[in-house]
Amino acid sequence: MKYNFQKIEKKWQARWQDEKTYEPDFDTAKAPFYNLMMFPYPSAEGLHIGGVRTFTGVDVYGRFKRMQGFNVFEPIGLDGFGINSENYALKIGEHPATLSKKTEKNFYRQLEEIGNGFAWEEKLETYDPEYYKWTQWIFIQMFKRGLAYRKKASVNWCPKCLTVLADEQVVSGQCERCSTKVIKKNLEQWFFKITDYAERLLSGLDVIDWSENIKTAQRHWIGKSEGARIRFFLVDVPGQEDKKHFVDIFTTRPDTLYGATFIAVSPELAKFWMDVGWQVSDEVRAYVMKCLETPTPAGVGAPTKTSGEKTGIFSGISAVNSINNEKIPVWISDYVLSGYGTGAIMAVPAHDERDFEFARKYDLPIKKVVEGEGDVFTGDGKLINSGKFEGLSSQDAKEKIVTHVGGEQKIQYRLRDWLISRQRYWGPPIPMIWCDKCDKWMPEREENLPVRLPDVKEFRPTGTDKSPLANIPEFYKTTCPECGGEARRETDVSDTFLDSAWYYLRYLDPKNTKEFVSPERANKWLPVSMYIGGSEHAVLHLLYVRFVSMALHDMNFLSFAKDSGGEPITCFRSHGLIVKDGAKMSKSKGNVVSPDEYIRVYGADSVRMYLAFLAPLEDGGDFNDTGIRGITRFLARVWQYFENKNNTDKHDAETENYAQKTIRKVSGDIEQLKYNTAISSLMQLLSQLEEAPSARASYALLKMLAPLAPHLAEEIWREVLKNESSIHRTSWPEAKAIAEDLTFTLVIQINGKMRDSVETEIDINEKDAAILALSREKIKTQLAGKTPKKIIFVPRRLINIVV
RNA sequence: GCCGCGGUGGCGGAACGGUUUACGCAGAGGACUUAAAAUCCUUGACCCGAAAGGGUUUGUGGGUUCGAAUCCCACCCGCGGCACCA
Repeated sequence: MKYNFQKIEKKWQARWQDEKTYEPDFDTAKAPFYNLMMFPYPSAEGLHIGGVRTFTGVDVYGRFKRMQGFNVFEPIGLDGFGINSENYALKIGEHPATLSKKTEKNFYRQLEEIGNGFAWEEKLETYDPEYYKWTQWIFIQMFKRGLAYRKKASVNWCPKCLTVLADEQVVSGQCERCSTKVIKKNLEQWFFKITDYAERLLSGLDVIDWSENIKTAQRHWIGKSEGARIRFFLVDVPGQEDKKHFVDIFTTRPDTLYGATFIAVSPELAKFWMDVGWQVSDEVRAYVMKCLETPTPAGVGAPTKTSGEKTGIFSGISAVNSINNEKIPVWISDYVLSGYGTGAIMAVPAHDERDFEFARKYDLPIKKVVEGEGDVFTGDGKLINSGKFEGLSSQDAKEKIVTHVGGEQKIQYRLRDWLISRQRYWGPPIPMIWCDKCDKWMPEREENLPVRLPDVKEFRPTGTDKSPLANIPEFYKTTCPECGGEARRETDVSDTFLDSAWYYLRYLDPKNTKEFVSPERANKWLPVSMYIGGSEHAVLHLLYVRFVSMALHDMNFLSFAKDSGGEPITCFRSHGLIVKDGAKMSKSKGNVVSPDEYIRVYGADSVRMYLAFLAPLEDGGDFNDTGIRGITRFLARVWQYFENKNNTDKHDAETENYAQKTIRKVSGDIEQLKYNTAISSLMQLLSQLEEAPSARASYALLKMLAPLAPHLAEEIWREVLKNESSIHRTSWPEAKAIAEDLTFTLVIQINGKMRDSVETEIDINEKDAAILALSREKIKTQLAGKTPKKIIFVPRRLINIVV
């Protein structure tokens, strides 16, 4: 009988749900294993083939762990809030709320059809008020703890789309959608104080088992620098001659202080000086204003400048380098970042590439103070031209010089605070209230949560600095939680990355109306055992998840993983990216490969296995479907093998031994997410079984196949082999002792090149092997009478004759 | 520019100090069939040779080693991330 996958796959998907095959018992589980995949944001075009590869890849691992005896929890949900979804809604002119209902349905259909062992009863969507109620609650806790605060900040603004853009939507200074030059706008924004956690986020990386590339990216993003803050007193400040002014700079190279030939300050700092009344020339004023208007793309927190031609202008002010009382000019330049350090630097052109470039351009002095090669020497070395510090090494000089000039040792991080507010519609309203009378921001009362996102017609960005919610008095008009007077709600919504920073917690307890998660469940199931997702989230989502968990720990809302300071994820692996024709799949490029047609034609099992067979899960690659028939042939052969009942009654010692080796290999491969080689081993085992059928080996094959082809394996297990309960609840075959091989193939090399091979007994010693090798006809011919100089013998492998 | 990953048959990929190309796809030849599909069997890098056999080959060039795709150095190319962080 032919295997009818269409009917059979549907049947088992329904029965697994009925039988709750993949629902863990949260409270009694003895060996919890939290198998998490990054939940998708439901785009309108549906799941693409790369997503299917990731999700089924994660599922293979989860099913493997379940069969190894773990109580696996593998939840699924949708990250449906956010600008991506909203932009698409805007484009097609449909309301995000109605659109999300459609995409939700389509996504869940697809996610069911791929045959994953999801715990469907715990599914969640971030736009569900029962979910974002707790997103808002977390915001409030952050506020109460002083981790959420307001400050003025530049945001990215697209003048054509009339909206702010997320940092990720600014591509080299232009709007991702319309390529209009993005400008900066100075708005008051909500921030999360992630910088308070810089050190913990950094040191935690040492104890978690995450893909190395992700850890490196995070270390770099946090960017710890050890240096010093040094004060320079200013002279010639126009209009301020009677007062004593100074500028503080941050440097990692205080040892080069003697080489400082000018001070450079950011345009923002210069603007501040102007604002407090320092008089500057018209040219300087014009330069500063021009810099501040120039668009700049942004990082995670406050915006930073991009590279490019450095410009600058002499401010008219000078500074005194207190180590040698030298008077040096203060320049204003766009190469100095305002959001890092103090927004001012001491420039040492002889020992810093950027300062050198600037000094060259404006013809400023270059003074060498460290011995070393080249025009610009950025390494450490022996100090020269440095007064009494002459001759010291850079290392020794650093501390001494800082002390000498009364500077302060300072650790500086690159990390900026997390800008959390968005002037958009499709997100959780930030649950804060401003009261004029009380003159402060207050959180909404927790019993009033959620602050519902109103269902309004006009959801498009307003073109002002405000969210569309600011046009809806029924929304923003409210009463003050403290004085009861008239008050106004915050009309911004929060960043979608806040939704996804805690979803793994809610999965454990999605129907809990009293708490965001019950402490018992959190303690039992966390940290997440295995998390698999894309490396594009290396420094966004994957940093926020850690930060929010640590913050919730500090507020005593969570208490798992105390040893690691509240690291939420033990193990993270990033999957490779599947591209099509060399490009990332996207609707605009028209290269999105949909899984639907493949599943219809070949079935979910074939699609799952084919995608797994392409390459290791952690590798990516270009998608093509030329090889899928190899998998369907294999599955058809498996089906045929088991349909022949005789095969499961027989016994063959050699096959059994072979199966043991396969079990070892496949178990190891799956553990390392190398499903491609696992499948290859299963194919070889099947060939062996077809030659010499054997009962136990047959079962081992079927069980090892179960995570990869769950429907087919279940059909054979229950309908053909007549087992009562699911194969997915059975245990993984155990590798028994392997019968020792009695012989092996001895490879015979001459000068490292293989010339011959011979089957011989496994324990042959060097002497016998040499005699055997030298007696071979081929070898005699090759040697042509030459005598071996040396013999290298590797037991059970080869013999190398050196002449 | 910096960081990370990678470069192996016509293709996806194995091997990660010891027989390069496991497994699969595509190709070629054959069997079955009236025919096709499906299935099964054989074959499978390049060059020289009728054959036996020999030589070459893991991006390029060096090095270490009895032996290198694998380790080291330099370079070239591709992909991803970060980009004036003082």
